[in-house]
Amino acid sequence: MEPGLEAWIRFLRAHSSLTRQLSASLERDHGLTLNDFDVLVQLAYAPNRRLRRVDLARSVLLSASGITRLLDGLERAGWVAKGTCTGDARVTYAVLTETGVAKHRDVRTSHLADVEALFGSRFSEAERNTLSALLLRLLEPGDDEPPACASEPG
Amino acid sequence: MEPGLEAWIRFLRAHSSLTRQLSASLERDHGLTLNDFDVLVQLAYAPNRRLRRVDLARSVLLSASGITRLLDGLERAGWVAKGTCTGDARVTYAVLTETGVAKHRDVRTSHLADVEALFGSRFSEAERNTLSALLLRLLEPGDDEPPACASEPG
DNA sequence: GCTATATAGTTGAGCTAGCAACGATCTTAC
DNA sequence: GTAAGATCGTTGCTAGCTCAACTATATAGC
Repeated sequence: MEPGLEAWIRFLRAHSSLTRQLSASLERDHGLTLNDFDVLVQLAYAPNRRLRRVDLARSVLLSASGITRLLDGLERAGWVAKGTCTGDARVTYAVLTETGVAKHRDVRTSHLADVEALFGSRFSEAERNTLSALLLRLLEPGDDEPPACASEPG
Repeated sequence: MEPGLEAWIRFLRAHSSLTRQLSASLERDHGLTLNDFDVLVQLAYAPNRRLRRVDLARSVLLSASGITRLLDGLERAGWVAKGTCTGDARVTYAVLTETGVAKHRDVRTSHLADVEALFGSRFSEAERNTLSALLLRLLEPGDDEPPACASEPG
């Protein structure tokens, strides 16, 4: 096979294989997409459990329209609500509701177990750290500015 | 953030970021999807440049219907043709045409350069080998049987 | 030979996501 | 204050993919 592509192709295969399995069980057991859960996690750990939609998009690497439609679903389910930003009428926050917090807590355990089974358990502690560090390199140049208007009180 | 998820989330982010960029330039410059190109590569290196559709699906980790529709496109473009299997009328081969070989050769160079820029250049030789070995672990249990009826002459 | 089961492949319906175009708001320059 | 440009968000359109259902062929048991 193409010499320079070996590692890259394994990367693609690994991603495809793992996300297929993980999103199937996430869908089956909890009715969530991987990205849905990812968004719940981001919000759960954000200050005041709220993020501007544009920051959320950047942090989970979805397009603006992708975030709009993903949040549509989470809002319909009652896990996320819209919040306004005093001082900048353009921005809309995505705010994790109480129900959303509960949902996150509920899904967290089983999803962590799935990730551990399919991903974490394949590596030793040291290997996982190595892998994590190598993966970080792939993200380096794309990271930028902190969110504005993100720390106002709820 | 969730302790056990750190490496996994980086994995997801890295995949999302890289595939977005790579597929955009592949699309723009050559009118191909990442999976399209992946299939061209698989066929280019297969014996007689042909594979059963089901084996192709397994090797690029697409569903059966996904392969059908992907190959529809490649067939319309003239890069792939259908071939029959003497001895098993159920199977249809995907065969790389001469045009398809040329297309693969044409795209190969620029795509390799893109992958090198976004992926390979981030690592030393040793690191890339480490990464490749670690990624292989993630694929281990899913590999199985060799294709039947795969070595008949063209 | 005949039925039951497995395998190869296609098709229809539905979902997720991206791009491009748009409206709304904020910022800067004059 | 007002015009030009940037930023935030939504919507229309389209592409790619999966699942479920289906046809057709192959294999095994009797």
